[in-house]
Amino acid sequence: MATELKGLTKRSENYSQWYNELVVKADLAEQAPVRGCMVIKPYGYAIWEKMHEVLDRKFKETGHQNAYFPLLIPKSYLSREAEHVEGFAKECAVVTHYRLKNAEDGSGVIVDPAAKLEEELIIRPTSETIIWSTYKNWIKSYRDLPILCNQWANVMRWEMRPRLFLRTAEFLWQEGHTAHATREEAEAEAKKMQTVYADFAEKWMALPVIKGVKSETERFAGALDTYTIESMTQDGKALQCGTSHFLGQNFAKAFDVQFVDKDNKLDYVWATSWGVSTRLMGALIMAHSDDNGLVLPPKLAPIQVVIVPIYKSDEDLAAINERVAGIVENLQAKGISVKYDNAENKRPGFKFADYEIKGVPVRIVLGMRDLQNGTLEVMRRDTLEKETLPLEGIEDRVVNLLDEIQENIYQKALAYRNERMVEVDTYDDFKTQIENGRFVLAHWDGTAETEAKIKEETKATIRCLPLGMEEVPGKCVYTGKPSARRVLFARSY
RNA sequence: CGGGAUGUAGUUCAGUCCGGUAGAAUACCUGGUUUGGGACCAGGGGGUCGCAGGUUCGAAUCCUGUCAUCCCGACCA
Repeated sequence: MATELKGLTKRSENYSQWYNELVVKADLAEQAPVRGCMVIKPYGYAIWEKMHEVLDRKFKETGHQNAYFPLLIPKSYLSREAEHVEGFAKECAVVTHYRLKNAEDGSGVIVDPAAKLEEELIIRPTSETIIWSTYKNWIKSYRDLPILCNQWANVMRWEMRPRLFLRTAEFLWQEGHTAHATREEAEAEAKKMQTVYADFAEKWMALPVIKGVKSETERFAGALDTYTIESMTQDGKALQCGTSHFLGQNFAKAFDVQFVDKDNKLDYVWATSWGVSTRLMGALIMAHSDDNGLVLPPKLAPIQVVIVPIYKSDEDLAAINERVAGIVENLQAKGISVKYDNAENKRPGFKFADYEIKGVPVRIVLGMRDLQNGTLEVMRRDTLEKETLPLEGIEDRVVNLLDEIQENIYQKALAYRNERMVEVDTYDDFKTQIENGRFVLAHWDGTAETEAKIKEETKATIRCLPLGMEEVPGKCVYTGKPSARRVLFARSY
């Protein structure tokens, strides 16, 4: 079925609805017939695939290998690490039976009560437990370390309020799980992966992120430290785009993973885990899109250049086809992904709107006028500017233009975020700024109580203690007690 | 699980207050004319009005129950 295009609701009405509409109209995904799940459509999946490919390369460059662990986890595994079970138990899907049968009254299929599992199985909400019970068998000596594994998988969390890409019940992600002989090495690994994620976000997604450390209340269940990258959406909310956890020896102790070190002493191994998910798609959509639809960074766009012919007769089309064939070939030779859309059942205006809503970075239009003049019309999606250029040397111009667009949307998103990030010293000011959708840098006395009160009163949470920021002492914006440094507050998705 | 709203054609929705043969736009199909920013004309197909009861001569409309979805919270990659 052809895409239905009626233009997007203007963002001012309701950002959430606007976002949903955009995801559906840009043909990225749709709601699945299962609560909280989504169908990722081919166009959306192509973007994820590209992200997958780039990240996977980065992981391998940093010495990691891929592996795969089971979807189902025995219930007892989850209860071994106390904080972990606390963090995940309330949102797990549970497998209780292994067989169906036909109902005796012919009303359809029912769960066979005779096929009840002795121990229920949990559909993984994350794989720390199953992986650590496996690592126990792999690790005996310091010579077995480090173990640097990643897995690409789906996980399931029975979220109360799902949103396309941002929080679905089932989502795709990668989770790295590493085991190390020393604390220092594990901490370095966790920090390194945070940097890998930040680099990917900024260079590939054109998404500015703030690197930081989570406060105790916000960190991953079972971790000693959680390193995060946080981005800003256009409605001023924070989105946690990736996390890297230093797990200390918690999981090693829970799963009894010990090794013999160089001095022949037994010790528990040190661990990290880190992941990014299809939520990155949500971050991408929310960071760059406008009321004409999606704006994709050229480096991740499944179609980087679309060419639309304009013609009246079959002869005209044949002539244009011939001219375009050469252009397509030359662009492809430069590694650019090109689509020539000469479908006859859609008019040019329809195609223009369609590729705009899908965020294709560059559009080339070629008609009889251009054929005669040796020109073509080039439009860039980020600014919607059109220019007529000579055919000669167009390939180099397009290559440069793609780079310009990549850089421009990054700078635009960066400026947008920086304008909306403010330092605040009074609680009144704090409340006003949070209400206006700002990222607020404020002093905090370091207590969970203050954090909880601020959250209750303003819905703002501590997104992170930003890294690489000068740590100037001050007074807590809420209690006036001494504070070592400013931390980042915002409302979040 | 709390607060609000909505279930009618593939989709978006009107009709519900005030009961009387099921509507529009769009999408889809056929034919023709079009094609430099979401084409036009003519014709056509498509809905047991979420589900189950009840009231009534008669229910999309009123009543009761139920299920589902969406938005706002709590939860979260």
